[in-house]
Amino acid sequence: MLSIGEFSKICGVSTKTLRYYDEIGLLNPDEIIPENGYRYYSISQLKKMLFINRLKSYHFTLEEIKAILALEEDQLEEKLCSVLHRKIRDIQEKLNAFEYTQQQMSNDISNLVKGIPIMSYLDHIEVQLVETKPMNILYMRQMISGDDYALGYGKYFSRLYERIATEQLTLLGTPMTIYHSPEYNPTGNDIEFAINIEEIVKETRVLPGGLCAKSVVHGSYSDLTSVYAKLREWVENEGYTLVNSPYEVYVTDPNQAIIPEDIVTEVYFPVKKRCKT
Amino acid sequence: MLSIGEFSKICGVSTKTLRYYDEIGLLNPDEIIPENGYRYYSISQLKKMLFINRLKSYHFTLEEIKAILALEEDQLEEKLCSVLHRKIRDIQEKLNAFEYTQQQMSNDISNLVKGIPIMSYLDHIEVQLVETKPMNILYMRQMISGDDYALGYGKYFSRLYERIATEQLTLLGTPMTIYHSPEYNPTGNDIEFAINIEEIVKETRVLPGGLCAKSVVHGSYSDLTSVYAKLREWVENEGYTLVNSPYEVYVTDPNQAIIPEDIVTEVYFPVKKRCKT
DNA sequence: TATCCACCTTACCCTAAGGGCAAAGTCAAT
DNA sequence: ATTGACTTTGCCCTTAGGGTAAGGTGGATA
Repeated sequence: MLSIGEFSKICGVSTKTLRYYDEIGLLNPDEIIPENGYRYYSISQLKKMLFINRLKSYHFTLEEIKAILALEEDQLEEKLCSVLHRKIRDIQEKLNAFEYTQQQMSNDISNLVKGIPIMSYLDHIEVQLVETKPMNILYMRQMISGDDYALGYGKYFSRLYERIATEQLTLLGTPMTIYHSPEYNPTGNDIEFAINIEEIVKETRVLPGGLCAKSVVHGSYSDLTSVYAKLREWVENEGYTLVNSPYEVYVTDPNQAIIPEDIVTEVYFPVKKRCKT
Repeated sequence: MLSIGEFSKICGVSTKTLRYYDEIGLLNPDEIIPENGYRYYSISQLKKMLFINRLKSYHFTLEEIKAILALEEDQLEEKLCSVLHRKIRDIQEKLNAFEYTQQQMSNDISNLVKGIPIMSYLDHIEVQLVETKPMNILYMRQMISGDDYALGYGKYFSRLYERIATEQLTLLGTPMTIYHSPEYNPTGNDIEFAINIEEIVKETRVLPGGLCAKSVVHGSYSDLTSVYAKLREWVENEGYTLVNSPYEVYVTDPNQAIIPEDIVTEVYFPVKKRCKT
């Protein structure tokens, strides 16, 4: 039997960590002397500890590791494979996000050396007041958690397009999303995916027309929040008030765009003039 | 002037966050009414808030963002460029680390489907008792912080090789590192980079010979901690005790190895038989 | 003018994975 | 018996806020 200090030195893990793992039930000592509370580890626990370290290096949380360690011997291999595969995918997503971030930063740098301040694009966002006509839309409304926008968009729009194809409906416009959540909520947003069609069938409704503040965005979606801010600022400044959920129209198919600047998105804020008080 | 709720809606940031930013001095409201403590923001603060969000998306900490915002106008461009470049490098390192992790996981998966348990390599680590001869080594001893091992190795060994070349010293072995820190310390380790040479010059010393527990590792460095654990376990089990700092000898040049399995590293633990008590 | 509801304030506790420190108890060797 | 190394528990700290409660305000309405 090894004292906590000896075991700590052997497996290269601090005693603090070992006590913490004992506390959360991740790795309990083989024996605890009741009279003084001393923890004693057996050498056979070394392998488990090293396995924990390996899973930690794979960015599993301690909770996940605990679940993995609790697996039965006979299903361990299968489950382990699936959980590793999933984690590889998670990491791939992070890789993609990081690469995208790097691109954005490089872009900012090249602007900076040209003397263009990073946030100057804000001054070039133009807002116009337009009158929209009512539209008949085929829709799906869903709560979408903050992270999987991209997935959601592909999924729901492809479903809508599928219905249009199978039911031979008449397409009148490009896809759009309507944001029903009053504010952005990281845990989930109430989003309606819609496409303007001619026929009135099940699950269509009329998107009312009316006065709208509108901005046209050329470029990647990452600047969209700024456009929303600009629009809300404009609405506030010009004495209007939001009367309905904002929506976006994807004029170009993002999958078709080669460079981000080719993507065109219109953002609409249905407004009315605020009564003076 | 906008109340905190209005400003929150316009820039899409929760009021909680705005209060927090006020508290840490990242973004203070333009005005605070003394009698009721209400915070009021001006619309011109929107740009600053959106800039903060952009920097956050670039993985700057709030402390770093605060420092960036405190920069003077005239040096902002230059500093901002350099800090962005550094952050891109940081992210690149994370990317590399993630990719390496993915490889490791894929490797584990392919082992698993072959029916080889992940940690089974532990059972194949062999420990032998050897007698080493004293070596005359040219050394550099440094505190190395946990993360930049790879950098440190390249840097210090190339300096040593440079000295050997310029002073025409006689190389007798491959590079080695001696770990003087009694335990692994994430904040920094006392590491000696050394190369066995013939001549006795300034900054050489004798690495004493003697009894050593030794393991030979074929493969990537990520399994080295396990080898250390195995060696410490062996030392403990066989009734020996560590009498000096462990060291590694890099038999192959890691830059020359095409596949990780080609890398050969020897790990030595100078030991002596423990007196029975 | 009274009321109501939406909005604002501070204050306290919570997150993941431990690190740092202090006070007190324990072990083994001298 | 003493000493120094080791161990225990307990408390506070870290990031970037989220959640909730209790209480104070503001503007619109009856």
